[in-house]
Amino acid sequence: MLTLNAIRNNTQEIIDRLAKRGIDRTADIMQVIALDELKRAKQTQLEQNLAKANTIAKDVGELFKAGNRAQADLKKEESIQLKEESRQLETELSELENQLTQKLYEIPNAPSAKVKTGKTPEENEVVFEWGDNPVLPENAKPHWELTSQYQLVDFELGNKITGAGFPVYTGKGARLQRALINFFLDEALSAGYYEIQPPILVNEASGFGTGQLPDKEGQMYHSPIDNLYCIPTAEVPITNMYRDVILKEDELPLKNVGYTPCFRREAGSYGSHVRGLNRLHQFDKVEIVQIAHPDNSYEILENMVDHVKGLMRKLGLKFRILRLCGGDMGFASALTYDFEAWSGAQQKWLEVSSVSNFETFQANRLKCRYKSKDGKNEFVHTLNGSALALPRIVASLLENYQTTDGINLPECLHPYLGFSKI
RNA sequence: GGAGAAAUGGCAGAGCGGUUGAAUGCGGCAGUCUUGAAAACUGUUUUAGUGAAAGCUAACGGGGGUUCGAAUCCCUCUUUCUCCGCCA
Repeated sequence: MLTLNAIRNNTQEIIDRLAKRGIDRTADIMQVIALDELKRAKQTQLEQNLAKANTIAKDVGELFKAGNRAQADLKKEESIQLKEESRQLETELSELENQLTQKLYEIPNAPSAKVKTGKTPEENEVVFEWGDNPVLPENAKPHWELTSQYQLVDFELGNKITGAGFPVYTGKGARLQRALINFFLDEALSAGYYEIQPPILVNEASGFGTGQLPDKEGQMYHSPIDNLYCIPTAEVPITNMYRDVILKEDELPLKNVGYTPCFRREAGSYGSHVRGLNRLHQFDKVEIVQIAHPDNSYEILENMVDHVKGLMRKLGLKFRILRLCGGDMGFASALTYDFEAWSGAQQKWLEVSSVSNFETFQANRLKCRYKSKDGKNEFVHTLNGSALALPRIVASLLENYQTTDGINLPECLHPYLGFSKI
């Protein structure tokens, strides 16, 4: 959520930035400011009351020691009165606090300076493009035909065992998965990331920490018995490692990478764009996460983008980078770059990575801060990106590298695969 | 899953109803001494909210309760340890 400090001190700026999402949030921001003022007034009132009660309690103690029973009893009466009042004030205060956080939860992050105003994906800006169109044989096949022809992915079987969107990878298909994961992890390691293997079920507090809750409640698989959620991305557990943590300034930036399966209910998705590997309920992803100093988080964002570029180049996949417009960005993001790989047979762009700077939006919920040189605690900036998500990479690899007598996989994967051709 | 014990500041560890936000030790920081360092000695050292500041308020695993007053008593949840059971 946005920090109260930013809203209070830079009100107009926040409103203007939010407007880039294509919705006017002035009323919400004003409401936050009003609630905050009410809350602080109420709090002062309560604290004064408590201070009085504390003094009385001390006096009572003194009087008892001195053996002055009658006076002590008188003071007690007074204290009981105050307590009644305090209780009332406390209720009112927590009511105001709830309203305030509720309101803050509803407001998305303020897009940063580079973000263009806009509402739809068509308004995203293409900022980079690389690679040539793959040369494909006549009657090039979409990946869902290739996966069955070469017995790489069995969608029917997954359907039988679990349901739609839970494919079974078999033979070279399974080995390709494993090769990609290891390739991505090793690339991140040599870029200085620290490897993490986190739990893939998280508690409610973690869901709130990175902003999946309450915003995307229905998009996560949930086990009510234990009140745990299946992670939609490794971002959730890895970023939550820093929940309620105060870091040292010179520790920053922290660079972590983790491979996890990811689970998404994708409620409301349907149609041909979910065909094959295009959209799944369970998929594998290697995620890079950085905890950064606010002063250089945007340089770090560029570094992360460069890292992903490097992966795409090594895989030899034609791709482009979009800078998302305000309306197409995720709730928590201040600036997002999407990577799209060209899928030769489907003749369309597939989103394979999303790299974002959340500024202090997550850090505020997480209460993740660093101690600055002058001893003050400041919120960190959090960033993350897919490096990379597997299914659409697999789809593009299969489609773009198909020939009439097999699929020639890119060289960077050969050591990981133990074969070069499917 | 059953039985028992425990949870206090960066760490270790006292306190077990009344100036205890918390003894003591270690660690950290500053200083004295020293050419410098070590040792020794002296001082200092939690966080959040609010306020211009002084100050005030809150926090001893989380939540609730008893009391004029709770780190201290009660309830509850969580976590850790020991023993038993089960089991990758």
